[in-house]
Amino acid sequence: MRLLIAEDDKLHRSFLERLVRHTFDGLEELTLTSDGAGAIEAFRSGKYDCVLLDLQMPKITGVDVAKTIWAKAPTTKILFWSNYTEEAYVRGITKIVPDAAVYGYILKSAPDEQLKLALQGVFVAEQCVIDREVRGVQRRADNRLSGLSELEFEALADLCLGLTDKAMAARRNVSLRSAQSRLQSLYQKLGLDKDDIPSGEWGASFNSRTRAISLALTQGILNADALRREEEKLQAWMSRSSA
Amino acid sequence: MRLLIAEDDKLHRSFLERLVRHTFDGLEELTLTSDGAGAIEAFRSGKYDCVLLDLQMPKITGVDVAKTIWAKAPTTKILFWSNYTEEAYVRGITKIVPDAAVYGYILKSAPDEQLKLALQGVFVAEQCVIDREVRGVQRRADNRLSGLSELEFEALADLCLGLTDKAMAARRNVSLRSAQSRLQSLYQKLGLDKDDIPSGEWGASFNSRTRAISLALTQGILNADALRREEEKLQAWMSRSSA
DNA sequence: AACGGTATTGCGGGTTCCCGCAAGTTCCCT
DNA sequence: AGGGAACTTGCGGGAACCCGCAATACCGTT
Repeated sequence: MRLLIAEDDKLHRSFLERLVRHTFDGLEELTLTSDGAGAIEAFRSGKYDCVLLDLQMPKITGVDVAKTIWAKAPTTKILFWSNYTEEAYVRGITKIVPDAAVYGYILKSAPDEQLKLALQGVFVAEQCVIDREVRGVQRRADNRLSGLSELEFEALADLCLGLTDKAMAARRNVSLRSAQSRLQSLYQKLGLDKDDIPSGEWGASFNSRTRAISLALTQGILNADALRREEEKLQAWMSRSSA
Repeated sequence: MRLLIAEDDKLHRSFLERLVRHTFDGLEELTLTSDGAGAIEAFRSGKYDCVLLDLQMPKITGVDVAKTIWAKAPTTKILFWSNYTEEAYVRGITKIVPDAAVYGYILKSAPDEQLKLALQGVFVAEQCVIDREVRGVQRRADNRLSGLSELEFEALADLCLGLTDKAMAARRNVSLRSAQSRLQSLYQKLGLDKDDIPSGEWGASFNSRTRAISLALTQGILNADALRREEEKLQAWMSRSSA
């Protein structure tokens, strides 16, 4: 087994190193990196068949790293190790995992024993090991009823970036009315009609547009990181389209 | 010295314990807790004169804990230990620190040596020790030019919660026009006029209202945590005002 | 081939928002 | 007292947004 680890927190990193060395005897290779760029760089050598990734890293996240790795070597076994079950990440992962790939998702809050099991499950037994809580989020994201469709998610992204209806229409190549339609169904999915707060006079006290962002954030559908990434995509599109 | 530590990450917690025990010999008392509620609970005993706090904790943050502690014992020495220099936190702290209090703010990314110095500086020498990066954010927040006034911050909060102009006016007890004025000056401070993106045809492609949220988030003026807290305040206000 | 589900698009009207102009207030500083 | 900065408030218009109604199109199923 040839293992690559990417984790920005130094305490967590050394913890992982100790645990991994203790769990696996026949470790042919073990490299530790502290950011996404370093991980991708290290992976270039082609030495590794197993990767352990922290999701939240500055600049390049674990999801980005996984994407690059799987693009080059789709059978690489990857275990994600993260703080929370942020839907923004989970959604990102299920979208990029190749059919053949083995992967796992475990929370940092899990006891050491579970982490150990996940390590062996994914890297040795080649099983997919998904933490129960994460599994729940995943199911919700797939479910058409409470989850957002791809189109609605795009609309949410554009909305959170602060685009106008017109700009959304231009970006997505649809009519103005369509962009607005997508927003409407987004609002509905987020529960913006029969909104909480049934208390009398404050019925119309929410602005759908901004309230949608608020809800998306508190529900973890989007987070500041994801936003920054979307911002970059937007910038790229804008320079491309004006050229 | 009687020290109380609150830190939710178990690795960081045990690291702190080791470091603290190694730094201070004459430690009369040392307690570790893993969340804000536990810290407040433990502090009730009145045994502690020094506290080491992680800022980001679920439910009750380090800022909340500090507030409660200082309300009861304003001379308690507190050292904040946190991941980032989130303006939302820094702003919160400078607002609640009593005149007489000694406190410090150090980043988790700092080398052990600096943390050790901060521990001794704050708890023994009774100096205020503020990390250089944090200091920068602090200054920016105090600076009228780039920082937000209290009123503008309120407007931002309301905006991010998804309130309409009318609702903001009602909540803050001002006229509709005033609420809008506050928004305008907020937009200006956030740089929503001479916005980035000078690229030709996309001049009016941003919706001020939502773009403001986007900027606030990416600039770290607000984060998901802070938002959740504001949401609670809002709920409280709504039930109070309808009663 | 008929059919429900999903998405796109136009139209039109009511609402909300953005903001320039201008007058008034409060408070602090010299 | 006077000057000034920050804040409030009204008015009014132009732009943006929300959304119901309705026609059309595409797709996989039966």
